[in-house]
Amino acid sequence: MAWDTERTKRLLLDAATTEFSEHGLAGARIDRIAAAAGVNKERIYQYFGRKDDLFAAVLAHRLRGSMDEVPMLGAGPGAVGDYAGRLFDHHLADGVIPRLVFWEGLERGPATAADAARAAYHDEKVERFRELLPGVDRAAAGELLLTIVSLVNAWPVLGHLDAFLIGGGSAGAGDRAVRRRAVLVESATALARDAIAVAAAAAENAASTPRGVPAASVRRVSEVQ
Amino acid sequence: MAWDTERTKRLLLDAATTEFSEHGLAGARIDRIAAAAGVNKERIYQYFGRKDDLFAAVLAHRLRGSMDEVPMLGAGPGAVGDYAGRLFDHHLADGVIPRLVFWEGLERGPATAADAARAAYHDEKVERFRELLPGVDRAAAGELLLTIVSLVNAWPVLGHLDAFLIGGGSAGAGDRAVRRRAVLVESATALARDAIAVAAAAAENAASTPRGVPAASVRRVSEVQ
DNA sequence: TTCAATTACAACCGTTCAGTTGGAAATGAC
DNA sequence: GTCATTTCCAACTGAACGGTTGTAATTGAA
Repeated sequence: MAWDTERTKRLLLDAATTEFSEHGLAGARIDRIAAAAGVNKERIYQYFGRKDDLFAAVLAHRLRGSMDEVPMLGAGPGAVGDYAGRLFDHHLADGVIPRLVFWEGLERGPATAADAARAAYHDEKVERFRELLPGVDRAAAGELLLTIVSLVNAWPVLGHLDAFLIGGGSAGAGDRAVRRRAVLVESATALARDAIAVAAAAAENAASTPRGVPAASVRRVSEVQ
Repeated sequence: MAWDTERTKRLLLDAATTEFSEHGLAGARIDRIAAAAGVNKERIYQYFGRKDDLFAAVLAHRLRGSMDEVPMLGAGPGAVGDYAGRLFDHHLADGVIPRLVFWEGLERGPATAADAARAAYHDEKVERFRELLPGVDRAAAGELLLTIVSLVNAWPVLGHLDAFLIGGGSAGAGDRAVRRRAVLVESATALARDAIAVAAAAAENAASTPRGVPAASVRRVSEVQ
């Protein structure tokens, strides 16, 4: 039979995605990945290089997918909440991204910023946020996006805390997801509105006192409001 | 010289805390822990049992610390924001708890609910939340606490995303922490206020239409507001 | 002083792991 | 068909790992 190297690579990448999602970089077993893919493990080294490289390939592949599949739609601060909700849905359906993101955060050093495509993607999202939120600077928009990303990714990983915090109450997991999605959309929208308000107050403040205004007095606006 | 078994145990627990925080359960090395503590590794098995048990001991010890050191003070929804802020401060100063929490979520199965002391602690916190938030039911209070816990713990772990989202901008890490703390306090307070509003609307709704009200119509209140 | 229990440690053990090798089977260009 | 190249795999390697063991030192109570 003819070789089908693309299929082999795909089988390996899929198996590796599952393995790394479940066990992380240190806990993953090359042999298990090869066995699950039905492929000799030597292929892994030929196609992807070392274990770390395979992990990086899995991460890049999967994140790229989520980047493309969750566009930002609409206008105004409500669009931020809407985006958060759809990101939530996507991660919930996907099942592996949140775990991969946190494995990455925990196991890889802070010097992963070399991924140019990823940086470009995030840049674009932040810029889209800024279009939705008049007057908001890059840092504030980045903070907002980070807050949303943190919440959306943390929840599936911290599912074991549900037993403590929510208890074996009446609501099932599905019902809880609906509830949490609503909370997320709402708070993302609220935070977006607030970011606009803070930016407006800061601009006005800057106009009246041109320079040397301590940052704390600007930030305070968001606390008082 | 006389034995000092308590000191030995403490040295091991401290070294294990650092090791597990950095590398997780699968990535941690027993030999490294023993070496860092300056203690023979056989002592680990004598005092703490297997690797998993040592991890559990580290987790219990450290979480117990954070439980006792961050009390809930004040009254009203502002107290929720205040609590979130102090939890943020504590985790920031501690440095290992967020990582341990996420290692636990990723590496241990969902059946960790056997820890009675921990469940009791969380129960108490949720009840304190309910005292602060009139009318809010257990599930909603639990959700709110989980949101706060998620944000506070996720941020230090996802620090590698800063490079993408915030960029090597003008603000240093310390300045960013101040900013994020303000955002956290503010949003926690806002969510607490909202939880009260939702509960009040639900109660009124229940009074006018005694039974059979679909949960969605109640939830909608928080989205519209 | 005796002695059982505890603490400590170096050396060890069986297993598992990431990564390699040597060679067979298949491919495609000529 | 020839042959260099690529795909594939079973078997291998050397190191590292979690966990144990045999034994010596120390303790405190009898």
